[in-house]
Amino acid sequence: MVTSRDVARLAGVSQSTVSYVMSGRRSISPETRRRVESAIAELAFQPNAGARALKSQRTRVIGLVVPFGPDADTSGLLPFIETIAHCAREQDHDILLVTRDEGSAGLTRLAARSLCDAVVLMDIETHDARIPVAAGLAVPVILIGLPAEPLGLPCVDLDFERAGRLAVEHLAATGHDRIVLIGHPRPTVAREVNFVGRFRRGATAAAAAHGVPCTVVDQPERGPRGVSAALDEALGCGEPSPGGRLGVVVHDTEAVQPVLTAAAGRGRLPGRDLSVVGLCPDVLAEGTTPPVTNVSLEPRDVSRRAMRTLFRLLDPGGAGPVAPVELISPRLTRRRTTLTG
Amino acid sequence: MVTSRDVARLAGVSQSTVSYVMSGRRSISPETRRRVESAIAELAFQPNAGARALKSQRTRVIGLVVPFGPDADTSGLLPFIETIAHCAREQDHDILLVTRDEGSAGLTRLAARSLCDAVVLMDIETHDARIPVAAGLAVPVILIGLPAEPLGLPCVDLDFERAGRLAVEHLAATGHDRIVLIGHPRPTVAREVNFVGRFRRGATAAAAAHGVPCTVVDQPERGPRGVSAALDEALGCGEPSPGGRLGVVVHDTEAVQPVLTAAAGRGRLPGRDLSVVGLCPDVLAEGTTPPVTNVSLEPRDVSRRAMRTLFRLLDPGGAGPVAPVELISPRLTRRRTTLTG
DNA sequence: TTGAAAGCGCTACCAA
DNA sequence: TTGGTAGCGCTTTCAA
Repeated sequence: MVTSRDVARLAGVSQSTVSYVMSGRRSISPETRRRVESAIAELAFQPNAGARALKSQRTRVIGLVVPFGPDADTSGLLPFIETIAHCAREQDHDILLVTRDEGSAGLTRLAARSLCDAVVLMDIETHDARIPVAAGLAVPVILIGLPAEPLGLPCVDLDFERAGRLAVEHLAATGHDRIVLIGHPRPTVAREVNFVGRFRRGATAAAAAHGVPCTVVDQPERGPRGVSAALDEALGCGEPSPGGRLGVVVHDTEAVQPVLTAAAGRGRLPGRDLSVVGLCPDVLAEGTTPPVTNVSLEPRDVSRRAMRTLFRLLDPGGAGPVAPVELISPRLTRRRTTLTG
Repeated sequence: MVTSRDVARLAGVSQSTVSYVMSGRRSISPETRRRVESAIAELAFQPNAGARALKSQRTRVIGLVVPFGPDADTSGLLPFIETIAHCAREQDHDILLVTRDEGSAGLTRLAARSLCDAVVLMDIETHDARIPVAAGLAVPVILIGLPAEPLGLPCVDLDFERAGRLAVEHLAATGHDRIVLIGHPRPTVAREVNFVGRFRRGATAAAAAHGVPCTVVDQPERGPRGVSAALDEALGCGEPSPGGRLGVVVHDTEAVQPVLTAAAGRGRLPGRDLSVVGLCPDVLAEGTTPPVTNVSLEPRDVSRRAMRTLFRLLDPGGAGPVAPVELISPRLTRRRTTLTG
């Protein structure tokens, strides 16, 4: 292992000078800087992370708690992780992965062992037992999601009410006179991930405002059978008046393609016989058959905002006030599953 | 922050005794042990990771290089990450995430800064520029994938030749007289991820052995258009003799559902008019419409084996010999897209 | 502009 | 069976 002492020896300076060259925390003569820098390059020196953390009380690591585990909504997770990792590296920080199945213990471990400087907590339930623990940690925590009681922790999330509104307003504007909202499988609803309620609230409020009747249907179980059952209920749910138009809003990202396929299989082609709007990432919507009109989830925007806020909390100087809740606006993109009109 | 000194003070023992109680590296009287343990519990003490790493030269962290970045095959990635994280935690280790877009620099950073004790490198290309760098690191590295020259690094991967063979043999055994293999989009093929060649080799060899004509068709581009084009070519590719049976093997996991949908859209229903076998995880195969006969990718088995080998490498005592290449056997599960026969 | 040295919290050696 | 203590590699204060 190459240490800063080796660099110092090679450059003919003291260890502290090497440290100051790297941190830039005091002025160094050009000649000394040159010698030190070339020694660093020659030895390919990089500072030992443990020693640095021990002395500076900064690990340059961000803990990321991801929703792995039984019946977690894992679809569309990767763009979050990817963006978070990317933002961390931009600030020369790394990502330490902690899985949800560790529960609160994972959080206390991160803080008590000084494994990281800050924590990103994903997949927040409405009444999430980890929130009080997170709020008591010695390191800043940011939530991706919106619990009932954030206990002072900053939250970043998609504006799901707005997403529901967008979907319904699109259908209302294109002349639909009946709207069915297909929701999540029972287990997910039971976990009370709070975006479920927010999306519904936005959708039903918009439907009421536009005077369009709107029904909510959940999937009785996970998987294609659950989707089929929900769709049957949706299609049976009062045919629109003869010549009327039915719009289906699919809240569950994983159910979007199955709904399209199942509807087509029943001879009701999306975009010809009824409309479908899905809540899902653009990349998925482009890939469905047919390409589905979608309200995007904006995982990259949400993640970027979360990381921006996190680094602001970490910044010793800045310490500017941080918004308690940041909601990212979704976008609706019309594709092939909206009836013309 | 609670330190081992605080614990020692509270328990009325020396700091070293606290350390020995935690590590179990020397015998402690029951009474002392009791006092120390209750002090640890009372203060909720956990050892500082940086200090421990500095002294012991062991970080208890595994670096995981994941294939995030442009045109990475990111489908089916989560089970790998999840299993690797799980195995790491079983040994009280953590996972530090590094993305592929850092290239070799990410690897040297991990080692030079002593950020981790070992590295798992995923998504290996046939001629991967990171291999020589990885082979030169001071920490053990394990590859998930099989490069042309592993340079002594242990490799774990699915047995893709066997996977190709399984798919073709299933179709041969069910009386198909024409086989088309739909491959990956051009960009992926160009990157020479080596399982592409291995799968094809296995498939074509098995076809030759069974005397069934077999054609390989690539997707000209990424996305549904690429799939459509490939399928058209596949269907046009010489109709089997009248009354004959066509079997399509889909190598690209992301193309499995699109192929099913596109075939049905052309009036050729998988399982009725032709057979489709996909290379994809079971969970995906169960969810397609119709459920597709699949050769599994066994991400959990592959990951578990990789981690088992890695910890063997890390174990100071064990140091047993490690197999240079471990290939995991895929399984074929017949579902609804195989013609009866 | 630079150097010497203390000390972060832990492990493990040497003594007792 | 236990305690004292050196030192891991770094940052930063105090001196020069």
